[in-house]
This record gives sequence, C-alpha cells and structure tokens, in this order.
Amino acid sequence: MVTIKDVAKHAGVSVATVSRVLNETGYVHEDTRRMVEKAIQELNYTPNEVARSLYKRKSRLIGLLLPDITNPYFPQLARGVEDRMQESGFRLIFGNSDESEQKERHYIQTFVQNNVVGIISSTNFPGMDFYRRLKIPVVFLDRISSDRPAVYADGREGGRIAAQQIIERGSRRVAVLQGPAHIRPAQDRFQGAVEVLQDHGVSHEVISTDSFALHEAEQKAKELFETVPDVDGVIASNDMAAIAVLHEALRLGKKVPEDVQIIGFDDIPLSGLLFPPLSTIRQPAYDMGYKAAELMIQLIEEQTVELRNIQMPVEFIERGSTRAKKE
Amino acid sequence: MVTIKDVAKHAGVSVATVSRVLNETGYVHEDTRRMVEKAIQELNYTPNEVARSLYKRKSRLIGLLLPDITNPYFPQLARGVEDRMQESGFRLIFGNSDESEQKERHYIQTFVQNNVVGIISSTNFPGMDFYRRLKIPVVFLDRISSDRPAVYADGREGGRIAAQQIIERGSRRVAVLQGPAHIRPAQDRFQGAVEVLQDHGVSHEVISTDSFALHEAEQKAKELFETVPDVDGVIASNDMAAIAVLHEALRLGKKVPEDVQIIGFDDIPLSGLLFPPLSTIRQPAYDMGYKAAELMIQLIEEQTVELRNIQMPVEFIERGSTRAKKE
DNA sequence: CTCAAATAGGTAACCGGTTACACATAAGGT
DNA sequence: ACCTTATGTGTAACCGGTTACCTATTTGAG
Repeated sequence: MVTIKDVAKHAGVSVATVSRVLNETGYVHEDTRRMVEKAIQELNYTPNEVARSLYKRKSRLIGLLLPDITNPYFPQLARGVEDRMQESGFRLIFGNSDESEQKERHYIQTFVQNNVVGIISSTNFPGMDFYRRLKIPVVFLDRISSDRPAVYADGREGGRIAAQQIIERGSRRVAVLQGPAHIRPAQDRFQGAVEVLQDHGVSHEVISTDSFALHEAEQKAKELFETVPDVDGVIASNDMAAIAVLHEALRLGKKVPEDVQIIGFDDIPLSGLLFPPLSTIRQPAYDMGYKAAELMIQLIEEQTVELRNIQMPVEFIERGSTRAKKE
Repeated sequence: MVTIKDVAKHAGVSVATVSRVLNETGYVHEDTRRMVEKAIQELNYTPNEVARSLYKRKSRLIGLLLPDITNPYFPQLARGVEDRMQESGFRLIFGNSDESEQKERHYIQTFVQNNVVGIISSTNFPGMDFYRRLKIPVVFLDRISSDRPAVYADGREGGRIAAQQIIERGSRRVAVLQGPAHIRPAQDRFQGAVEVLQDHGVSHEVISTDSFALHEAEQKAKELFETVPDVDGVIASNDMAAIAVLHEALRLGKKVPEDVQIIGFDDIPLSGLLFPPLSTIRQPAYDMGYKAAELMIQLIEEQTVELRNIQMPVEFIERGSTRAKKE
C-alpha cells in the first residue's frame, strides 16, 4: 500500500507538506506543490480514509437504514439518498432493519463504531433511546418524529385525495386498508381517507395490516373480498397492497375498474406497467431521498438549517384501475 | 466518546489488558476480566472500529456494487448478500454503478480507501484494470469472469428452457430480446435460446438492447411490435423487459398468451402479480447473493476454497403469459 | 529444591493520516 | 536599517485501538 510517507520520500518533502497539498491548507510553494502532485500521480496514491477518519473523528460515511429494500418503494428512496450523497463525496453504509428493533439497534451501533457522520433512517421506532443518545445528525425518512429532522410525504392529504377520487368516480362501498399502526405517515393516509369518506357519508370497511410485507398483503386481499364481497372501491395502504388486491380481484373474475376501483399509494415504478395500470397517490420517493440527503449534508456542515421538517406534496396519478370521472 | 483508555482507568488496568479482554487473546486473570467487563458495561463502551481497522489494515466492511437498485432484481441479490454478511458481523458499503465505468472506478477506489476486506460486484466491466489491481478478494455476482470467483445462474440452460417451452406451447414466430452484449450471462441466455430455436427450425427475430434499464425496455417493446407485427412469442432478456413487452402487447389489443406468449427471465417478486402473471425463467437471486457472500467470507478467512465459480440452477415458472402445453 | 514453562499484565511502538508548533526566509512598512 | 508580517516547510504529537516485547510471579516436572 502506498502511504503518505512514500509520497513524501518520493517528492523529497515531509509528510506535512504532502498533507497540505492534499487538503489545500496552509502555505505550499507552487513548485513544491507540483512536485508533490507528480509524486502522487506516479505512485498512484490515494489517501487512506481510515487514518483520516481516526484523527478527525469523522468519516465520509453516512448510515442508511431502511426496513426492507426488497419492497420496491425503498430502492427509490435509497437511490435519491445515494445520488445526492455521491455528489458531495459521501458513501453509504447500508442496512435492512426488517422492522426489528434489535436489528436496528445493532446497525446503529456499528454505524457509530465506524464514525459515520450522520444517519438517515426509515425507522419504525423514532422515539427509541438509541436515536436520542446519538451525537451525530439523524434524519428520518418517510417517517415523522417530533424532535428530529424528517422528510416525509403529506399522508393525510394523500388519503383525502384518494377518497375524494374514488367517490367522484362512483364507488359507494369502499374498503380502506390500514397500514401498520405505529407508522405515522401510514396512519395519516388512513385517517385522511376515512375523514373524507365520512364527510360524504360513504360506507367503508377497514382492513388492518401490521406490516408492508407482500405476503401479508396477499393474505389481506383474500380476506377483503371474503368479508366484503360487494366492495366497489379499495383504497390501499401502498402499491404493493394495491397490487395484491388487484390480482385477487382479477382472479375472482371481477373487472377492474368496472366492478372495483383500486387506488394505491407510493407510485412504485411498476405501477404503470400493470394491467390495468394502477391509479395511485404518488409520493416523490426519489426526491424524498434526495432531499433527506440534502438536509443531512446541511446538518453535517452545520449550516443553520431553516427547514428541518420537509413535507413533500403528493398527487393523484390517474391510470386504469379507476373509472373515468363522471361529468 | 468513551475510549479504551477510559475503560482501562476505570478498571484500574492498562489498555493492553482491556484489549486482551475485548479480543480474547493472551492471558487475563479471571478476576481482572470481570473487572474490565464491568467497566465496559458501566461506561457503555464499544470499541472504535476505525482505530482497529487502521492498525489491522482491515475493516469489517464489504463493498457492494450493483448496477441499479431500482431494478427489482437487484434488491434481492443485495438482501441475500446482506443477510449472510450480517450473520458474520460484516457491514456493507453500497453503491449503484449505473453501468458506468467511471462511477464504478470511483466507488471501487473509495471502497479501498475505507479498508474494505472484499468487494462483491455485478460489474459490467469484469476485465477492467481496477479489478485486476485489487489485493483484496473480489466476487462477481450475476457476472462471469475467467479469472475471478463468481456466482451466477446458468444462462444458457435458461435460454434453452425458455425456447423449448415457447416452442412446445405453440409459438412459431418468435422474437428474442438480446441483453447487453458485454454481459456474459445475458449473452448465454440469448445464445441458449437461439440454439434451440434453430435446432427446431423456428423462425426468430432478434432485438438488441444495451442496458437493462426500464425506459429502454419500453422503447424496445414498441420497436418489437412494429418490426415484427405477427410475433406470437417473445423471449425477453429479463422480467423488466418482459413486463414492458407485456404492457405494450396489451396496449395494442393483443391477447396474452393467446396471441403472443411471453417468457421473462429472473422471476422478480412482482412477476406473479401481473395480469396475466408472467411466465419466466427463475434465477434464485436471493440465494445467489447469499452464496456470493458465503464465498466472500471464505476467501477473506483464507480458507481453501474448493468451488470458486458457483453456477446456480434455473427453472421454468409457468404462469399466465404462456399457453397450456399441447398434449 | 531447581529451573523451564505457563500465567499475568504493563510499556511503548505502530497503523496512516492531520495539525500545532517551531523555525527560517522573504517581503513590506516606517 | 529594523521590525513586523507573510510565506514555506519540517518535527512530532495525536487520533484509538493492537500487539511485540519485557518483567514478574506461579506452577509443575524431575
């Protein structure tokens, strides 16, 4: 391995001078600088981030914790985070928490042990002690915490829009899937939808789920059509759930959207490729990840951050799983 | 931050002794061990991995490089890798290469700067100098290299099966999507399919693509039905492409599988949820990631590894985008 | 009882960077 | 000409661990 000493020797200067060239700090004579740069080139030297990180007590690493990257919504968040971090030269240490407190705790610990400068997390446990104790910035993504910076979508508004649209398009017997009870944005969605349904006096059934995992969604989809065989509208807690419902409906020989309308939430990339393509409430996942990274970078660089809680807009994406609006 | 010195002082011993307790090396008296452990407990100490890594010149970090985690095939690989690594206490530094050589080079560099002990990569450039030069183990995942350990699926066999199935199920005018030319497994798939089609004297068209990205697949799907309006069978290079084709076919009013049969490749989790659900050649993505991690761990621990190239089996998953077999 | 081996634990060098400090020279102001 | 300030560079301490080496005591074999 080529070290700063090798470079110093090769260039005939001290390590301090090489370090000055690398970091563009202090005074370095132009000629000296050129010699050092030449030596760096010739030896193909890149500084060891670990040594740097040890002295500075900070790395260029960010911890990213997501529930499960196998759910197509999260890779989009991850991409957004990564792309922004990449622009500023940060790297990601990544972990899937599987919504388990224990795994999460463990990941956070090793993040810290590796001197990460910040943690972005879609945690299911925002109030947990191991977040409180951290001395580095934490940004919650797609989650809400009262005392921490966070980036999330306007769930309540999303729920309202979904309900409004499904009513306007003629559903009168609506089922609402309720996402995990302890995740705020999911509850906001649910409440927004129920609010509007009640306002319009539309009858609605509630099906609760504990997680966003797909196999559970398939189960719930079956349950839904058994308990409410005459539903003509489903507001799903996310697109994965919506797809499960869609699939089950078609399997039962129902026509979508003629017999049942379905509205998802998220707008994962495949939603538009389904048949019928899925109408859904779009969350700008990539942008959310990007913004979260942006916010994190500001916090790291200790810029005074004006906006610590960023709520992103949602929008209705009309596709084929809802009927045309009645004029 | 609590350091080993604090622990040593608190326990009334030297740092060396604390280190011995931590690493279970050398001789430590039972009573001393207990005192040290108590101190560790009381101070809530966890060793700094960065300092450790600097001295040892090895971390507990593994670099993982994937083309694009937004393609639902890759998160499965990633999960497999992560779950196995997690079992052995390794963490992942993660990057998306976007199939760009430059990005890839850059990521590899920072991986090395962070003292990663190994790199698992689904590179598009397995022969590149920056892989050759690495002194740490590299495992190629879903890729093939002549001189490096690799885990991949049997592409040729997969292609053959796809062709066989589509012929047996009655297609006589088949289009084959050819994946990126420089990715071996994609070419194997393609060649396997063409082989069988030729053997059976079935006419076939070839549509080439340069990447696995979705927008390109949609483009190619359109192109396909324009150039070969009478296709009655499509062998796609992966499920994403297959979905694009499926979608385009339905949009054109064709019936799937009656008018056109479609076979994908990968078996991403959503394939079964499409309508019609997609028949495909399954690659055991999660297992491939898991095995790659396993192989990597063996290489790191310098166990003599008997099997450096692991080829995984593929299988035909019959769903609704192919017709019933003729008796 | 003697001496080698096993047990126990401290001191300090080391990993590869960064930076405080010291020192030397050049430039500029009065 | 003299003092101050700016420029340029080297030495060594430091970051937080690990471990080679040294010393001291205990154990056990002969």
